[in-house]
Parts: sequence; structure tokens; C-alpha cells
Amino acid sequence: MWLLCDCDNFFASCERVFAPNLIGKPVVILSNNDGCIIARSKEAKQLGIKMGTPLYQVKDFLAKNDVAVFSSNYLLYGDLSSRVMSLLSRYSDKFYQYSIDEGFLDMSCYASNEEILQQARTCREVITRGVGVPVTLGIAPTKTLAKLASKFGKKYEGYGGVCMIDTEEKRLQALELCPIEDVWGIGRRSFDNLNYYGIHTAKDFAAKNPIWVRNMFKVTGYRTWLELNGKNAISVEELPERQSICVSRSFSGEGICKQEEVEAAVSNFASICAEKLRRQHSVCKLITVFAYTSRFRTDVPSKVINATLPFAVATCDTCEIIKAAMSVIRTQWSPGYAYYYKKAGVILSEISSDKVVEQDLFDKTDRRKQYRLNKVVDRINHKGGGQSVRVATQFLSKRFHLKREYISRQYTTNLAELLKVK
DNA sequence: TCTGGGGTCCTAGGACCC
DNA sequence: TCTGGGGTCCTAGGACCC
Repeated sequence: MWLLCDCDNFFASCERVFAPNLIGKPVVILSNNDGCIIARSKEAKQLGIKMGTPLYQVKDFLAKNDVAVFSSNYLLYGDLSSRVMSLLSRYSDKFYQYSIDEGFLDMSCYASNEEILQQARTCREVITRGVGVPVTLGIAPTKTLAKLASKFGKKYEGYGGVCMIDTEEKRLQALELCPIEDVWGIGRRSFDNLNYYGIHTAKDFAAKNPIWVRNMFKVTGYRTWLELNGKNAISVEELPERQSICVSRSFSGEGICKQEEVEAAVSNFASICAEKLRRQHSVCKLITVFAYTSRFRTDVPSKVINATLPFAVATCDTCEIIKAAMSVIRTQWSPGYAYYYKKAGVILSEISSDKVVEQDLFDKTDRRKQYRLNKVVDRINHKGGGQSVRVATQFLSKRFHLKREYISRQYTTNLAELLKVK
């Protein structure tokens, strides 16, 4: 049996941990630059607020309905997430974090379904008491069915946050009650297609001929079909080592147009990427750098900078990665016209372990010195918080021109921002 | 004025090899 | 009229997830 732990309205719940007066009230969380609504509490969903709505379109509505608004506070969410995951992982040796607010447990270590159910109930209590973020647990023979179980667990309060699909009868009943668009792995495009063929529930889909499914929806659709029919077909990696690392941002207002500013922002992205890479003990062989103007504006000319460069020797060195990023900006920069860049980013790919790195015969870099330098810089920055030590090109960057009007405090990660109790 | 950010996997088609 | 058979690698783009 698989257990899926899914935090309820995660970002909104995190904000409520430190603002309990908001429990039972509508809460929304905004994207970077306070652009769109990216998370909602149950009450906000009931008000009909849609995911991805630009803030400016609903500002009055939010005020009128007394909705609490927050800029996204990823430091807080990330920290509460790791607390939830650490408690969850105690309940099985085989634990796989799937996203910031979801994790799977392989429950085959328990003798019976009764025992699993009992453990799940305890687990939920421990997380609620220990972190304060409400979670729902779904248990079933496959991951797709466990996802489905957790949906039922959220929908019907009678389950007390723990829902198990353990018999054939329950499986069929669950499939029948589940609209096809609610199935994990069925997105917008497949949904339209399935509707055309008269498939409206998970049961309709599971009853289809597998060869037809394979032809229409390729292997991914076929795997979903297998899972709904109780056969495990989707694996989660034991060590979720990233295959690519991306840091990108939109710039608020008009965007930025000076070359130094774009370079400063891109340097910052490159530096964060390099840090992430070192944190997972990896090196990369490719870097992609991009910057582009607003895709919503038709009144000014648009421009795209985009290039991918290889490293001769796989690296995780901040200076080397920034240098490569700068060379892209400098070669593709067009000085003639003042373009306003609205978004830029850096992607590192072809990632592998830093344990074994193929060398280059003509490489003159002192890799050991580089390694030690990065290690020291990481340690200082960890201790000092943020970017105590930076590469000079990063200095012009004004926090990526990020707008965060409604940010809450870093209650759990910054001593200066601890919760004050009178 | 204002429109998020970070990922994965799969497929088709082109270019190339013998 | 007719024009092999078997591969690999790379890339762009689609579809999906949170």
C-alpha cells in the first residue's frame, strides 16, 4: 500500500500557523511581484477566486470580502515543509518527497491494513500538533489511487483526514465518483480529448481497452490507466537529484533596460543556481541564459536573448558560472535600442555527481582551490544569512526589482523576525 | 501600471552513421 | 515505373505536475 500525505492549502495554512486569527477566514497568496493569486484557502476558493488570477483584476473584490492577502514567503513555506516531511518520514523507511507539500510512503512494512490505518491516524495527529499545518492522508494500492483517496479525504470531513481504498468494491466506487479531470496525470488537453470519446469519470477511462489507451494517450496515459486498475506503473525516484536547476524572475514595473542591471540580475540568478547545485553535491555541463521583453506589450519592440553554452569541465563554481552567463548577455546585447526586459533567468543542466568529474587535458583551472573557495563562501553566507559575500557583478541588483507588499515575517528562519508574544 | 516559478517525461523529426 | 535496412543522437515542442 502507498500513503500520500498532502498538506491542505499549504501556503495559506503556513501563513495561518503564525496568524491563527485567520483560521476560518479567506486567505490568498500572491506570486512574485505580487502578480497573480497562486494559492487560496478553502474559504477563498468558496468565494470563487480562481488560481492564477492577476491581483489587479480582483483587488476591490478581495477588500470587499475581507480576504487576507500575502506575498509569497518561500523561506517560511520551505522551512515548514521540511518539518512536515521530517515527521512524515518517520512512518516508513521508504519515503519520497514529491513536492513542497506532498510526500509518498511505501507502507509495505506494516502487517495489515488495520495497522496502516492506525499508523496514518497517529501520523496525522503528530504533524498537526508538531507543525500546525493540516494534512490529508490517502492510502491505496497505487500512487494514482492514493492521490484519489486523498481527494476524497479532503472532500468529505467524515474521513477525519485519512481515507483508504483497500477493497475492490471501494476502488470501483471511488473511480465512479471521480470526474476524469481530477485524476493525477490527466491535464486540460487530455480532458478535452477524453470528453470527445464520452469518457467522463475515472471508471469510464479504466474500463477502456488498453491498446486504444496506449495509442491515444501514449505511455503516460497508459501508466495512469494501469494505476487506476490497481497495477503499479509510476515510480518515484529514491533520490530526487535534480536534472536541471532554474532560477528566473519577472521584473516589476516596466522592466529593466540598462545592460548593467540585466547583468546584475542574471549574475544573481547564476549565483543562486550554483549554490543550489553545490547543495545537492552536483556539477553541471551546460548553462542556458535567457532574457526577454514583455509578451503582453505590442506597443514596443520585443527582443529575446537566449543561448546555451557548454563547460569544458563540469562545474559548480560560482565565478565560472557567472562568467559564462555574462558572456551570453554581452554577445547577444543589442546596444542600439532601449529594450525593457521583463523576465530573465539561468538554467543549469546535464547535472551529475561531483564525486567523479571527467577532466580536460588542457584545463589550467586549479579545481581544488576553486572548491575550497566556494566552500568558504557558502559557509559565510549561511552564517551571515543571504549574500554576505558576492561577486562584484551582482552588486547593482536591487533584489531583482521584486515587489512584495504583503510579505509576512520569516518566523522560523530569521532570529530577528521571531514571533513576538506581547 | 499590474499577467509566477520550478520541474519531469515523452515524441516526432532531422541529421547523421554504416 | 523503380529508389534498403538498421541504427544513434539531438532538439523542439507538447503535456503534465506542484
